[in-house]
Amino acid sequence: MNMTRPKTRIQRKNTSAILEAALDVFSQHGFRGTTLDQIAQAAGLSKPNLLYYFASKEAIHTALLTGLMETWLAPLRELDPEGNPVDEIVAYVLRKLEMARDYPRESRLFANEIVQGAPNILDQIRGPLRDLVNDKADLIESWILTGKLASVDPHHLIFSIWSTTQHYADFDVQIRGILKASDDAHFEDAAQFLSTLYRRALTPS
Amino acid sequence: MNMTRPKTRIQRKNTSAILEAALDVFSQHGFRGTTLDQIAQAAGLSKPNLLYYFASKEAIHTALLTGLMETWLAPLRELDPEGNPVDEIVAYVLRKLEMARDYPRESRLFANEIVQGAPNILDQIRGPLRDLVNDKADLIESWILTGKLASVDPHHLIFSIWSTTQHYADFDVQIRGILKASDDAHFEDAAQFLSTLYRRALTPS
DNA sequence: CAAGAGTTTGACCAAATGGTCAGGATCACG
DNA sequence: CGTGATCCTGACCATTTGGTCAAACTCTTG
Repeated sequence: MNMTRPKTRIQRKNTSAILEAALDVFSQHGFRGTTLDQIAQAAGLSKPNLLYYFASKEAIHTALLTGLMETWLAPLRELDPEGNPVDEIVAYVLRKLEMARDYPRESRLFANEIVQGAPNILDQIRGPLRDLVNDKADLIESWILTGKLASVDPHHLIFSIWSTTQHYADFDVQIRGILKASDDAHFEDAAQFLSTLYRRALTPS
Repeated sequence: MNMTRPKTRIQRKNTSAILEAALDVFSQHGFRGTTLDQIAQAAGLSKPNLLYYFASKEAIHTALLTGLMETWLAPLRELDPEGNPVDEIVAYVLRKLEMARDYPRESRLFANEIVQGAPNILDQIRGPLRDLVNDKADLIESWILTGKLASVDPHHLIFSIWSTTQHYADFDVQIRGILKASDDAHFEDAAQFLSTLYRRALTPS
């Protein structure tokens, strides 16, 4: 059965309901910790009906991950060679932070996958992701060489941006536990802090 | 059966073999992704024998987590009120980075637990961890007020240090995939980068 | 070395879980 | 409105897995 492009109205509705439900459950319990019954219930379908739309549990997981990859890379892709370097990078940081706030499930799904060795997306990491990062690292390097940015290792700069921002999604429980935060207000403080951090470190002296 | 303090020689040997094996497997596959058989095989014991030493799979997991918590907090505890503020914080960053390099399994076990909502250590987060962080945040705040440190949000500073350093353990696969790194040489670059980042951002102008 | 404490295991069990399938219900469309 | 395609489900299956237990083995110690 060809599942790449849902054809009928019902197919569209159900596949998206399944993926939505699966994102919820997978991001909370990981791949092995998730059961088909959980997904089925969350999607409001029967288990055999799930398997009518997706060949297997793994197929659902894979569909989510591949769909996610592009979304995840997009903000980095927007780094503009023409813009003001420091502003561009700070804007990237804030974009990433917004994603952590608005799409925490996606971030955690990704984190779960990577922490456990990225068995399903290692190719994409070593391929498209690596290429994009190297490309942007070159851009950052050129900004440094023309004196528009303080000197830092571009790759590790990117890693630090990923980690600091995604941390607010992936370690959400820990952060809320420490701040006693029940809403998203602390994201404002985080934005403030990260802007300051990177602006100070990257503005050429 | 009282398992808090192994009594016999054999008990000491086997419980530590089990915990060592379990750390390996749990950190790689998460709680649900790990089977008792895997742990048993890695420890060189039979499955019933595992359960002679630990009441259940969860008991092994809990033993690991509680044992880990203290180790994880130790570096933060060492922040010295008497030292030079910027140096103290940079030293803390480097200590944390070394831990990510030398104890990646512990870091991933922790990450797995937190990402999935910290079902087993939420109390410790909201208790001892929270207290320690607040204590050190106060210290940092006092450094800022006396002009020895540039002004930043102390809590988010700590979060950023956790995330940037642990990232090298938790997202190891991704980092290696991008850097094409097969050894630990990139930890040197990371140390360099992070020292620079925090030194620039925290040194009072 | 006797004997009890401590250790180990093969065989077994119940529950959970991913997946199958035949047949029935429903929908789209000529 | 009829009919073929699409959609849905109850019942079922095989496997995996956490955990039990009685019996056997081994170690320690008086």
